[in-house]
Amino acid sequence: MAARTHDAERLSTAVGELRAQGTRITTARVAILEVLSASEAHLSADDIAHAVNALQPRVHRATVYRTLDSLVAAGLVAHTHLGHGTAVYHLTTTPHAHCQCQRCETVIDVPRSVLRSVSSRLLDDYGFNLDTGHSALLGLCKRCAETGEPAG
Amino acid sequence: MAARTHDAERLSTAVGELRAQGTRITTARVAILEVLSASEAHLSADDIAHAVNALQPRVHRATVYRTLDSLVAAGLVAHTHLGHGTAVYHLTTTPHAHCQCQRCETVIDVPRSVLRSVSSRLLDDYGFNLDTGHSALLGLCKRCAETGEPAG
DNA sequence: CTGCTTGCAAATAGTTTGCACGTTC
DNA sequence: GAACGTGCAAACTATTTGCAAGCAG
Repeated sequence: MAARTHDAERLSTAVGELRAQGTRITTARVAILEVLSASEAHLSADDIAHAVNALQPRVHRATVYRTLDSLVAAGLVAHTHLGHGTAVYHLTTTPHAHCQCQRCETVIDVPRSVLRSVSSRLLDDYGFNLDTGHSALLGLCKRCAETGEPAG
Repeated sequence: MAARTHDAERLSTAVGELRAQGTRITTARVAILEVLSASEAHLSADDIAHAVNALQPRVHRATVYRTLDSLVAAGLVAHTHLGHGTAVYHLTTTPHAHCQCQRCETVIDVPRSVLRSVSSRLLDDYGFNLDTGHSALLGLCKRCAETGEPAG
């Protein structure tokens, strides 16, 4: 299965990167990277903890939090703050920005180029270096905007 | 003092708006609006609770949370999600977008027009209605970008 | 064998809720 | 006086930390 192969590649690339950085290769880390490699979705720490427990029941939630932090520090994982405040995580292999609907909470990925104009404007006018896609842009998705009342 | 006068105006406008909506005018609500009127800063629920307690010691934190929610629902107050996840509140009298430095956590206000191009692009390409300024744009402020290492 | 990592449990921070009472209209 | 809003305490969620044991290198 092509998707499987791709996931496996992402996984081994990530593990190789860990090794290159001199970080120890542990059960917990591999399981977390496995989960992240297998998903294109945006997973919260808790989602990841659950998925990891399906693979490795002994891995504790606290470890998931600590490991995600270190993977972010290592540059392998990116975290994005959604509206609700909880962060979601994904591998850094495909950088992108996020829009989240305030009503249905769906997240859509958009290319970072969408933010290029704001980015340069903020830099020119305020000296502010935008970290594209570190926080989600909030609003209403197409369906919710058409269907309904303003978001809460 | 001019600033005082302006604050008082903002306060009475807000209270009048509450009255117009048929909401009861209570000690807690007035105190919260007073705090918000007197500050141009971005206050977290906890900041507000502290400031309110200086005016009205009997007002409970839980009431602050509930009241802020209802003021947001009433359209008098806007809340913005900063990077850390905590929301900050301000009166809706001066709508604007926010940029936050990930290193020093400073928030700078920018006019919503800065986001106009992204906004229309998102609408055209994805049907997404951007709620400008509901979430802060994260990055590095001028000083931190010049001074230092990449943000953590 | 050495010390980085982990599992666990308990602490912490931030926010929400149930309920009886007080206050506003 | 009736309903809305509040104070309080306790529940809850998400995350962090101290420490002893475990495992990778």
